[in-house]
Amino acid sequence: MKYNFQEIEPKWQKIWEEKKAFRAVNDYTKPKYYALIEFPYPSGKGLHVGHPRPYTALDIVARKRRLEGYNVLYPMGWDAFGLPTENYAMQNHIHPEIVTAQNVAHFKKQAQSLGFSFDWDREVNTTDPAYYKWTQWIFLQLFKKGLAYKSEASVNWCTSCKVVLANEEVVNGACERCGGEVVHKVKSQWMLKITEYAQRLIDDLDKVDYIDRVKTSQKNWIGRSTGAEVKFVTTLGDELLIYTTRPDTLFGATYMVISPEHPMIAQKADQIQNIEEIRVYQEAAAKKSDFERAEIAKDKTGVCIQGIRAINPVNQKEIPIYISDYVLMSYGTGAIMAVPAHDTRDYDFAKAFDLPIVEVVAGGDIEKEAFTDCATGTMVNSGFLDGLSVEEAKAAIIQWLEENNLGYPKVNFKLRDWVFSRQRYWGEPIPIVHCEQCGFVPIPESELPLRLPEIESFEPTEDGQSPLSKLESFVNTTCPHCGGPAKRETDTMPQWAGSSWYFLRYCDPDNVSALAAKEALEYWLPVDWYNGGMEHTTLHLLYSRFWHKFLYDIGVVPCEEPYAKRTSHGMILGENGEKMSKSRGNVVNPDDIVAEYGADTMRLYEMFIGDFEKSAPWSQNSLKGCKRFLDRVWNLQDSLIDGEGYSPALEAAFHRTIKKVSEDIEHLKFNTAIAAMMSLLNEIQTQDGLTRTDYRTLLMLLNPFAPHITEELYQLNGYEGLLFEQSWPVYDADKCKEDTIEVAVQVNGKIKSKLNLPADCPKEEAVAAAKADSKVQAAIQGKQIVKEIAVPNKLVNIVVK
RNA sequence: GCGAAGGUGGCGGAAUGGCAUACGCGCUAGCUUGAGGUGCUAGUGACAGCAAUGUCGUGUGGGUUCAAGUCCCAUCCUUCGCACCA
Repeated sequence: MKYNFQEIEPKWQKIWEEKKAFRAVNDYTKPKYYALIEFPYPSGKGLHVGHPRPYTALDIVARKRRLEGYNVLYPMGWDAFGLPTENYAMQNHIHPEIVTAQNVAHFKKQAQSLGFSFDWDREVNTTDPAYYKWTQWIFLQLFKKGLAYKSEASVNWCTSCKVVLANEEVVNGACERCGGEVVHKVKSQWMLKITEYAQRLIDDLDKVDYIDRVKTSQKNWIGRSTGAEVKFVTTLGDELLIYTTRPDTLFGATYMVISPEHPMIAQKADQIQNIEEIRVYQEAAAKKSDFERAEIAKDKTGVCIQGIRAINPVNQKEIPIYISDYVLMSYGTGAIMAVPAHDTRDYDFAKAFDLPIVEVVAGGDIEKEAFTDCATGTMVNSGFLDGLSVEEAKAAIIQWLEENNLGYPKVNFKLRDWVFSRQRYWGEPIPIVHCEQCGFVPIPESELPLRLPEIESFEPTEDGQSPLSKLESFVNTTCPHCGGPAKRETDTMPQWAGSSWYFLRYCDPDNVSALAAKEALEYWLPVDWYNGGMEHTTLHLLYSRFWHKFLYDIGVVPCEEPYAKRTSHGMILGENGEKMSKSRGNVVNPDDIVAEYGADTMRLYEMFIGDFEKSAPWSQNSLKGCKRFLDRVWNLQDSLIDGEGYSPALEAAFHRTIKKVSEDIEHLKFNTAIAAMMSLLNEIQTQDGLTRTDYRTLLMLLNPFAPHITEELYQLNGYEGLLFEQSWPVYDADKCKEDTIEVAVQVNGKIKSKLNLPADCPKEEAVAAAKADSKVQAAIQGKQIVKEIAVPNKLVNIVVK
């Protein structure tokens, strides 16, 4: 009988569904395991071959855990709000809700054809009002705690589409859709105070098991730096506060720079002699796009403020003040002291404007470049700091600043507050009304969900307002506080909102009175293993940790961190090694692979393709190799030997493979786990036959990887019950060893011979056996033995002179 | 510029400091088959050699070690992320 995956795969998918084989049960006395993959955005393009890679990986973990006796939650859902759907809806004059339903149906069918053991009874969809009711509820809690506020913020504005763009839609300074020029525009936006959690988001990384590169990039993104704020005084007698990470170099400050947006300019306009020149520069800086600023990052520009100078508090010297766009208003105080000798940007600026460069840390060559090293170097030209190291000088100057009330230590973060508004239709409405009398007022929780109203056109307005602003029946309402006339907020939430808490909803997806029942959250949380793409490390992963910490603070969730373990997969590239894309013509459709080779081959190949954490190019030939392996496993049933028990010749090999596969699955080494099973099969085929017991073990090991074929073979060969209800095989460490082991013999580190020695042969015997070998004797003849090294079960090395 | 990951056969990739190239693909030869985008067997890092065997070999240059793909120092290149964060 031939391996007919086209019949087998739908057959078992149906059985699993009917038997609710993978349902997570609410029996809170059992040991639990919560495995999570990032729920997809159901785009119109359908599933990409990249999607099944993480899904299969955690499916393997989930299936293994079930066989190990855990109550496993492995859920799936849809992150369905978002721009592509809205754009598609606009172009085709179809409601996004309908598009979403179609896409979800398509994605679900594709995912099911791959045999993932998702608990489909817990499916969630962020666009479902019963779901986004709770997204809005969380927003209201943030608002009530002062963590959501409205503020002016700079947004990307396409001058040709007249629409606000997300950062992702801006490609090289141009609109992704029309290619038009994108400029900054200041608009009033809802913001979330993620910065309030910056320190905890760094500190608590110590409490979780994330792969290092995820922790590192989160830390870099949050960008904590320690330094000091120092009070300078201007010649007008006003205080000008700066932030520096190098207070030790205060004696080397030869000028100051403030951001073009710094408020001092407007406040002191009357005293600035060249105010016109300053204003021209301000306007030019405002017009520059991010792209332009980055392009000309190296060429420093600026204008010296005439009429106001600053006094260096440490030596009372008067120094000039410049405005320059290399100082950002959004970081620190928007003003810096410039120490050209020890900062590369200040150095470039000083060279361009011919400003003095004073060395205060000896150790470099400031004729050539700024000396920025903090680890070496000694303070010079710095009064009472002279002779100290940089670190000592930092401590000494901060103490001095504090004693004289001229400054204090300060921590800053690169992380900015989260711009939470989108002027779009297809997102969660923000549940706030604006009342002339009462200001921003949250709508009562009893009115949630605030549903997205039906509208005619999804186009934003001419001036970039949300399409919802055109619907008067939605906009005009009454103030929940005073009862007077009020207007609803017409912005919607970003796509990141719904995905910041979806893993909580899986715990109790149908709850109508809370985002999830407390007992359910207490049982299932934290997520034991969360796998997702590196591209979500700094946005989604950080946002969801922030929300989770907030929910912890208000007593909604039982733990401080949502995810106990985080891993990340590499991308699957096209056969030519480039990223898969329609324009490159290298896209592989998973449906074609399932149809031609079967889901099991597809799953096996995606796990065998290479190191799970690295990107790897698709190869149709390697895929065929995986199909060949499954064919051989299938054909093996013809050579089964009657009777039970293990075949002695294969016993060690089986125990070793159980160990290897079990351990590799835990460490993301799916590729070597499969290689181990292939090796085992090769070894089996050197024997005359295989016992039924051994075949069963092989099927069990392969089951998480290739669930359909193994379930079929299990049934076909008369084993008891259904495979998914059995137990994961265990190995005996003592039985993993062979009786005799091949040991390499080296002379002076070069292989001369190989010997078969008994396992755990003592050093003396191994060396003696090596010396008795004729090839070794030839190599050491007439030479003096200096050293003898024996590594048990590995090698012997004889060092001669 | 900063940060992260990575450079190993013809290709994808293996290797707690201990036999480099496991496993798979591809290729070569033979067998099987009416046929083959089938199956099986053997071979397959480079160079020299009829052969046994020898020499070289993990981006490059040094170092530590009995022993280095692996550890240390320097350097080059590739990919990705951030981008004037004081």
